[in-house]
Amino acid sequence: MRLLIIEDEPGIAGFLKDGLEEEYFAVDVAYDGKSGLDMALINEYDLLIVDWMIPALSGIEVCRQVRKAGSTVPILFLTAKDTLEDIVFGLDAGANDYIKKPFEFEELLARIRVQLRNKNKTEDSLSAGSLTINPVTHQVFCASNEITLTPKEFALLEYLVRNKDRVCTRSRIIEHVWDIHFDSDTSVIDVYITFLRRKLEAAGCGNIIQTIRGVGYIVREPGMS
Amino acid sequence: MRLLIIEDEPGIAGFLKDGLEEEYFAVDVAYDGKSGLDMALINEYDLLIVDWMIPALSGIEVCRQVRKAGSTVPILFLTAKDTLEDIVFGLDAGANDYIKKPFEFEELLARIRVQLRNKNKTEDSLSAGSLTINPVTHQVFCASNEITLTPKEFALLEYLVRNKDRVCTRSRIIEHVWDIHFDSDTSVIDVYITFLRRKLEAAGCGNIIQTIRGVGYIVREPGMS
DNA sequence: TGATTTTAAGCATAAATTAAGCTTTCTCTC
DNA sequence: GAGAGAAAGCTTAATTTATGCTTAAAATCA
Repeated sequence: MRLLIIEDEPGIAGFLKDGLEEEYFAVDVAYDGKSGLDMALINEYDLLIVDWMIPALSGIEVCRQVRKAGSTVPILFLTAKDTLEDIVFGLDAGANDYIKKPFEFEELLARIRVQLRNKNKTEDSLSAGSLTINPVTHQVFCASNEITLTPKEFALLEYLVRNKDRVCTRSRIIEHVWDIHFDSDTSVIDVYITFLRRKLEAAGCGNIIQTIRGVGYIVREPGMS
Repeated sequence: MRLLIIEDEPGIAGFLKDGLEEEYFAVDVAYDGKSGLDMALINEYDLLIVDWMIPALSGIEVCRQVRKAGSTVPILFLTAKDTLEDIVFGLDAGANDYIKKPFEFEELLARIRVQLRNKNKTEDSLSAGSLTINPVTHQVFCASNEITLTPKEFALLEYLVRNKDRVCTRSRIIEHVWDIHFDSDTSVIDVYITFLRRKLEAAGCGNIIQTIRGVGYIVREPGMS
């Protein structure tokens, strides 16, 4: 499950990101409405968490634009206001639910689950060929063989499979899996690709991760053009 | 798509260049405002990425000069400042968008895409006759046969097909695909044309690349005059 | 402490480039 | 219009360079 948080206060954004990642969500953060909108339109998220009061473009405007673009992605509003009018206003703009600040993390989680309930049924697990990944239970199978992965290994494989049939560039991998935004000369990715390939090979899923030299890696669904 | 980065910090410039090249942009770098302005005025870029604080000529001044010269190329500012005043100042000078340092590469990419959105007509896949190129998955097909190309081979073929039914001169090819801007007597192009023709022939797409003696090469859409 | 993550180095191989010889095409002369 | 010579392009092999893979050791985390 991939979430986008649009929130300008770094403290809250970080707290949410950490907490949600512990729950095995893949979390991106945008710190203003403008970049948030761009990200929401370009990437496919399963849910947006949008603060009402953000710079560059208000949350409500982000919401309107997203709907205008034809997206039905669930949107959850964070708001300090709690007058009925404001809430109605937000929901009219296309939001699915709201939560008042300050809120309990548990409550947010519950509301997220409600929104994702429908999706969860169909998208409970990710797969590519005989490989199956269950982000909820944190398990990986090659056919019926369970593969034990470390957290980083899991994150990398999940990212690759989530983006299957698309090239994952080194920069994107380093950003999404390692959260590194500037270091360009590290070889961690290579090392983890080796780890993954070794474990996958041992379980019978060899050759699933292909190298695109000079660019990155790709996991292809067999039988796709 | 051809970009110019004007940025004096070699680390950031290198990181940007590498990352953007992975996304299949052709990237030039200038390390100060003066040479950046010269390059921007001499060559045709699809977008400029300009740091605010650079030696020789400030980013804002570069921006003004470019506009003064009548160019409408989209300009994206990198700035460490984020006060409303500075941003307004930059946008007034003719910039199209800005991004605060430190920024996420993904966000930069999103903003670049927004600026190029208009230019990008049908960006998903390119074709000429039975040849199909998918820049996203880095795949090339001749009908249903997949052709495996190296990065340079891919870049060259992409450039030729993107400019199909137009003659691509040797100097333009060497500029766009190899990033060489001075006259040189290299025969790399010939060699790579040979490589491409051999692979295309083997896959059943023979004769797609035609030679225009004394000028360059052309890929023609069959059935076009 | 043991597991996990990261760094660093050497190695292997793929890709890029150069250089040379060969072929084709064009031009000029007779 | 035939032939010589020049120029442009093609092809191949050799060389150089870059990239990715692997391993081991160091650092970090829990």
